[in-house]
Amino acid sequence: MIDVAQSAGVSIATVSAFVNGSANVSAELRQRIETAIRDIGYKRNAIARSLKMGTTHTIGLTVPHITNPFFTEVVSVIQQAFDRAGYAVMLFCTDEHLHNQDDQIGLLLDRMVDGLIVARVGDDAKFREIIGGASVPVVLIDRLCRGVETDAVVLDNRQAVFEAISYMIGLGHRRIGYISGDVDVSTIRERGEGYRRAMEAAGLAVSDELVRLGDFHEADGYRAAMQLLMLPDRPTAIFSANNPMVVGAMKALRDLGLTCPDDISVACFDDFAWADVFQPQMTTIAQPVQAIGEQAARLMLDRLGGKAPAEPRVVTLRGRLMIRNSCAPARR
Amino acid sequence: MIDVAQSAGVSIATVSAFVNGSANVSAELRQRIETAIRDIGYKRNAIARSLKMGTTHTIGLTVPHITNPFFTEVVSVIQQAFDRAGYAVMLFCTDEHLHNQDDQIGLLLDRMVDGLIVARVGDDAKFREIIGGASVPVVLIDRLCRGVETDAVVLDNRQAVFEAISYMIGLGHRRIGYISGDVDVSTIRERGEGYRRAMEAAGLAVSDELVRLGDFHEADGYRAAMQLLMLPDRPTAIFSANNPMVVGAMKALRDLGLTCPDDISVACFDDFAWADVFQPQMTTIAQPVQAIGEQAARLMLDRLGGKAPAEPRVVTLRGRLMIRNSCAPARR
DNA sequence: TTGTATGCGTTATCAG
DNA sequence: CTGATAACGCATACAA
Repeated sequence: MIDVAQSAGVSIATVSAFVNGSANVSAELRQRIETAIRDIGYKRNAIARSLKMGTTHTIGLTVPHITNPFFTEVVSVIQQAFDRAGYAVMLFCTDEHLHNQDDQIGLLLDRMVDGLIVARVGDDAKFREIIGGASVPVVLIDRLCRGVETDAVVLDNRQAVFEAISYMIGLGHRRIGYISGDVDVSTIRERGEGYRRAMEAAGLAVSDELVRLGDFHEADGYRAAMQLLMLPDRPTAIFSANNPMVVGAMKALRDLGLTCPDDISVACFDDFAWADVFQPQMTTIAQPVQAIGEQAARLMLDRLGGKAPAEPRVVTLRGRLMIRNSCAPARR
Repeated sequence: MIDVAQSAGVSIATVSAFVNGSANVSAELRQRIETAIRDIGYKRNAIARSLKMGTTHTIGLTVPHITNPFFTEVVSVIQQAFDRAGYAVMLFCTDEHLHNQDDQIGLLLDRMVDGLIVARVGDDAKFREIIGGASVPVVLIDRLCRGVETDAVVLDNRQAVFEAISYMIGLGHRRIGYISGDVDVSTIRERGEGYRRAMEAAGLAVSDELVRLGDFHEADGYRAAMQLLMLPDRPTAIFSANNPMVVGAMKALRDLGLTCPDDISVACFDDFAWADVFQPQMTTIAQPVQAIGEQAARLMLDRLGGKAPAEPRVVTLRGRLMIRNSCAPARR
């Protein structure tokens, strides 16, 4: 920039004014500067600008797994929204590990991101501390954190699962296996409650053997489904609390020579692109990924723009039960 | 940091030395500084550091669509690799738009990323100019660019498609529809060649009506498959050049009341997690996503570490035909 | 309307 | 082993 100034025979302040379009620069100088910029091949240095301005126009985003289609789509929407708003997004995947998350958020904060959007992991004091100490706006997506008061966009998980399980019960199923994720996660707790309430509302017993804890991954779903399917009194239906685990569960069915929905009915949380193309067409709870991403971006942008109330805003969205053909009436 | 120095009663240079672990700081001062840091709640400012050092420990990554499972997985691998190496990655999705790509790469360069990994779009001079003018290492993934000499990791697309089409021909298919992406993209051109060569090698005519151009999206695959399926002399098999388009194609089959593989055999480029769980189990060409991501990261890290030859290195990987049950012998 | 000087938080060079 | 000081590239208050 200093070179440009010299080349154009003006001061660097004038160049700066021109580049930012702020001050009124005479048409003649404007021309001189323009050509000088082209000659030199000048590009503004956003880092220096950030240091001076205290804003990086970058937001940090951490999710547990980008390969989980739910997060893939949310990330995609968020990325696009911020792209439109002139922000870059730094993406980290915590892989469900606490220490990863802490490190990554630390890196993000060091880099002076203007805001943080996180789908968090675990439930520890350190996270509260980090987020509490952050001087930038934070919006939580998908998963809440006890004791942390920030903007958030979440789903009514309890209601969604209640509806899905009730649907299965309506089909005549009485023993419904449930594959859960790590109960340290708020969404998982709520989904578990939805399951329990639906069972209880129908006067059905929820025995411990029907509920299997997984850790979000496909392999966990496989293992959990295997255990469920080996039970002496095998469940007639299985519900999986997320998408990767249902893939594992379907593999377990396949390996056991069982078919869905003839032998076992299956449903899961989170919709995916192929759900209504391949057989069985999976009955799922579709989260409004577009809305989730857009709301998260809006909350953040509002706060960045200073037009947000002081108190945290949490928007709660509703899931939608997509009934397809992976659940059949129970045979008695 | 200046506060820390005051609080600890030392100069800021000493604090800096301590933080970077570079110089030898006496044990006593070390203690004083450590507590001061904790008291103040000091965090090093990576932006200021970057400005001074000329390195951001950040790399820029642009892909056409994050929701395309191929890119999802590559992004995931790349992200993890750089995370391990202490780098952050800034992600952009070009959505197959040239101007997006140019803008985004510009933003990335402004932000002084240490390197650029791009799965590019289109084939225009401006891209060459931007990349040529970039003073940071660039590694191209998936798609090459004519006239640009940089590190790259690509697939032998021609060979992979040749193999897949030959497999279909071996099943007795003679009229094989081909759903292509935009031919401005190197991978797409190569895949098209693979198709043509396989057909020719078998003495089969490749008529124009059998080849449909799409634009990578599901809707394009739907439209293309519809056209193919409406042909007076309908093809007995269809190959799709990418994954989103095959989903569209399968929807077209479904809407026409056709089943796969009984009525039409289908195969596509790019494997996906559900391929061997749902019916039909899709026959695909699996790209070694893990290797692609790791090699890209390695090429970049090598160059960043200064331990790379001056001349560009392009590593070519091979796809693997995953034969499942979406292709049946042709009925005559 | 345009130029000069200062500081953003670091690191690095050089004296002490 | 430690302290003062000059950049890094930019924006801005203030002076001209």
